[in-house]
Amino acid sequence: MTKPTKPHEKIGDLLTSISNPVRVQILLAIGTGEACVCHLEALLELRQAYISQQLMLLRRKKIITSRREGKYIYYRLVDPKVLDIIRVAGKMAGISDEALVIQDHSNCECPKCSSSNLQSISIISEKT
Amino acid sequence: MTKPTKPHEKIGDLLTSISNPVRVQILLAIGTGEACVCHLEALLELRQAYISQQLMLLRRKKIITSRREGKYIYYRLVDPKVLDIIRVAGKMAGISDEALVIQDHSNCECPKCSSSNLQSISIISEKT
DNA sequence: CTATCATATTCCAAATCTTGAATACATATG
DNA sequence: CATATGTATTCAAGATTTGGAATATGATAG
Repeated sequence: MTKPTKPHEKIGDLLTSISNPVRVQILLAIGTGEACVCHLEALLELRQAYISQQLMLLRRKKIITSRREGKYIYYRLVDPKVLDIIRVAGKMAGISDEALVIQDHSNCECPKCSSSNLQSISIISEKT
Repeated sequence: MTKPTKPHEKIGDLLTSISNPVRVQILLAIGTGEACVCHLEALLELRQAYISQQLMLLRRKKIITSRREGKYIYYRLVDPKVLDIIRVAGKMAGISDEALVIQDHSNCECPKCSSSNLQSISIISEKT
């Protein structure tokens, strides 16, 4: 795709970048927070290399940015409006907002995810 | 694309249907009203067959519906929320709402467009 | 420095999308 | 019915996207 210049081309280009189902999942998983690749890997149950490819594309299109912290790289949305697009599309497709929440498997070992793992463990121990 | 079932697949599918630049133009041109193929042809300056192809795809995806009136077939949006998606994407791409308005060339000969032609003529004659 | 872990990149074949050309179909008119 | 006009469909070549496999890179621990 050569650099789009006209309004409808720019819009098409942006929507094309979002429209891949895996990228929709990634954007939903990042949400308004941050996510490392290992987290996405655990959450979406896809191979790391493939996820990195999609992240690379989203970064090239300036839809997400990254921040390195030691071994880990955290991704976040440049503009949360992208979630509005997904939500409206979801509504049009008859999908409830709850169905868009990506359930947290928490099989990720990074510091951030580990802390949320501890949380869920504490919730479990409360129940027991 | 085989029938999408999961939420993110349905959303991806819908966004893919919208994301082609010509289809963005068509959806903007239809807007909240109606448009015949001849009108779109005049407006977008694209060949009729090509526009029909895109309309067919949008119809298959239930994004638009059609209504026949004699020789002419008028298309309209099934759900105006599709315009919200385009507008938000436009904002994200730094495009003003005005830039999304598709200028009316009014080279179309169908009854509907002819009446709007008369309108613009009357405006011109007022000025003279 | 070496090993290891998290992530990125390159390469490529298959699948899909795009768009032009030709043609078919439907309706109205005479 | 024949013709003209508005719209739809089919076909196909080229362009792009998809997603797998292999491999590279960058950071940290030992």
